Amino acid sequence: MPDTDLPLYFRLFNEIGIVDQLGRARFEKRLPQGVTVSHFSVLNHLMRVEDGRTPLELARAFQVPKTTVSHWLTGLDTLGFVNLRPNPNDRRSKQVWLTEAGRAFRDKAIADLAPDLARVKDVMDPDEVADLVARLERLRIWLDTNR
Amino acid sequence: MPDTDLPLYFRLFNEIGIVDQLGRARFEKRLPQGVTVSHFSVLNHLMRVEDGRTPLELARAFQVPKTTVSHWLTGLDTLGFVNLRPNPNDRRSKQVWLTEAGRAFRDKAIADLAPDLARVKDVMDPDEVADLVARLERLRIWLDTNR
DNA sequence: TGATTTTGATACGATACCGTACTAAATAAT
DNA sequence: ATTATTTAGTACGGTATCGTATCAAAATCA
Repeated sequence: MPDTDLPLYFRLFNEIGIVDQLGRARFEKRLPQGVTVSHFSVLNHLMRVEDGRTPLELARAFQVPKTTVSHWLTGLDTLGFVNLRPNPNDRRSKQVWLTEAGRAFRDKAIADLAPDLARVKDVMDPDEVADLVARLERLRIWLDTNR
Repeated sequence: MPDTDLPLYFRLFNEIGIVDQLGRARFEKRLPQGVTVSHFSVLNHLMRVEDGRTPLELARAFQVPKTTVSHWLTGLDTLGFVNLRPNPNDRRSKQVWLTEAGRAFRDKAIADLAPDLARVKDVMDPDEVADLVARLERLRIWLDTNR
């Protein structure tokens, strides 16, 4: 790889970092006090993939240490958005189930945030976003696989 | 398994978040103990843009609270990578200057990280990365402006 | 079978980051 | 010129995340 390309790959992660920074801040500001973007992401994941996941599965999915997931789940439990039940298949383990309140919160959060998020259309139309998402997904999968 | 369930614009920030997560973890793992990705980014910025920047300029560039920059700079100062000197133009302010050790560290870090970073080429060639960077930059500027 | 290793989860402590409140200096207003 | 407002930086406290150590339950093995 030519030297001239190198800074480019650094810049890629640099830009991603700043966009994430801005996106998270924007998001968090519009979520109710005490609910983090991580909380929202977990609820989202549980609805998308399906609930009953174990903490460890979540840690793998989000690529964070399992202690972090523990912290998320105690928060979500306190908020009344999930229930932690013993895992019938493995008595060391647990399963995370969404409550009605959790599902409702997630749906409302999406509804509340969507209008603001849709403003991104001003700078990038859906086709382009779809393309961007596809490329990022490819990159994500590679990073995940080749660790 | 694209999350067709999740609105497109949510998926965008979701993917960006995960890629950032993976990228940061990957970087951090290869940096010496006590040096964070943030530290590296600041050194990088100071060499790219040029040193003598004020803390507030850095906060704006990275879109983080100024208290966070304060924290970064005390760390970098302790590491001996920057010097904080009074700003001759404004006695409330400071200027951040790179030390020789700071420059050397940054250069070595880049040299050390480059081979791994180059592997990303397996999944995305420079042209595509350049395109991706341009789009993310456009998105970043919009997010920054329309807050 | 009993002993050893591995695995899922948490307790605990460290730290990175953020928000609020404060000080000092610059700028604006009167 | 005096006062009021804004601005640059930091101290301090809170919290999200992470690493290490620990415990209990599998899984492996001898």
